[in-house]
Amino acid sequence: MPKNCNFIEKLREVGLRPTKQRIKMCEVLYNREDTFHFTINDLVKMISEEMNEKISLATVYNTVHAFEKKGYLKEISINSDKSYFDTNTSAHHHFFDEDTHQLIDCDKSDIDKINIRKNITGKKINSVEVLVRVASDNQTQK
Amino acid sequence: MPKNCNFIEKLREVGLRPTKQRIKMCEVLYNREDTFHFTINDLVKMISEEMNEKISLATVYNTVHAFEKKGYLKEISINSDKSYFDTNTSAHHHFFDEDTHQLIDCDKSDIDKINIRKNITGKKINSVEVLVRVASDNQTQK
DNA sequence: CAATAGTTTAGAATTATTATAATGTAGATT
DNA sequence: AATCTACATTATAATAATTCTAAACTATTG
Repeated sequence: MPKNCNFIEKLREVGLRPTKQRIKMCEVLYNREDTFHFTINDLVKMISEEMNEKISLATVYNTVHAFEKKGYLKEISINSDKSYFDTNTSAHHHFFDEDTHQLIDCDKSDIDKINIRKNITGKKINSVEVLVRVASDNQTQK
Repeated sequence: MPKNCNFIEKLREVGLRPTKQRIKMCEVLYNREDTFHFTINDLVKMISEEMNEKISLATVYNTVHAFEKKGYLKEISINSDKSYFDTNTSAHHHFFDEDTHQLIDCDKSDIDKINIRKNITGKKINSVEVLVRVASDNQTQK
């Protein structure tokens, strides 16, 4: 979803009812300059603040998953205790800062196209993602 | 840990007490031809069978983490509901079969070395891992 | 073989996520 | 605009993975 668009229309277009909660969620997610990486908990807090009232955890889970299914959000693979999501739904790679647990997008120009020479019979490739784990320079190598 | 080695000695070498549970875990993990990918639950079942008695979940968690810290095991990044571990601790990439939830190793020759042109100030790169998600050919693209 | 430091264990606690069932609401129909 | 209906939201319960705890146990040291 492009920023500053009419979220009510956008939601309707893909068959999601524009409820108060979903519109607020859109505002939090897409009214911003940059790509946004978040966990469900981050989002609950931010939407609650934005609305000046509580939003239910279940609603955020449901809506995030609805958005994901519609291609508004992308889940990012971190072997962590929790799930991360990304408003940048295009194929791209990430840095993960192991000190702060922050995700950083990788521009296309940062990593060459990855060529996979192995083939798995009867299977097709759904995605190819690179995760670069970084940490403070003065820490011991993992 | 190479296969068929003396696990008691190996454990001692890195400062882990060779208990009955740890030795059995070594046997399950390393007395095999190929790399082994597993979840904690897989391992609990296999060790219990091997020992012909129950092993506590907590012990498996503790010991897996101890082995990971000592470099005997490597955790693999899947944004899943559970953690996967790998007896192949060298830097390498994976296929993840989204139908069967199986991990498959990627040989060095299957993917070219990945060159990262981005630099994050004050941070060093700990690891670069590629995850290739595959699924049945006749399924809709994710 | 006793001391002790590390280990295992069952079960409780915690955390992320999903399910449930009652209530609320958007949009269509009158 | 009142009503209907399907979908949404909510609080709460359920589930699942993982970690914590404190007591019992055991490998090593002296």
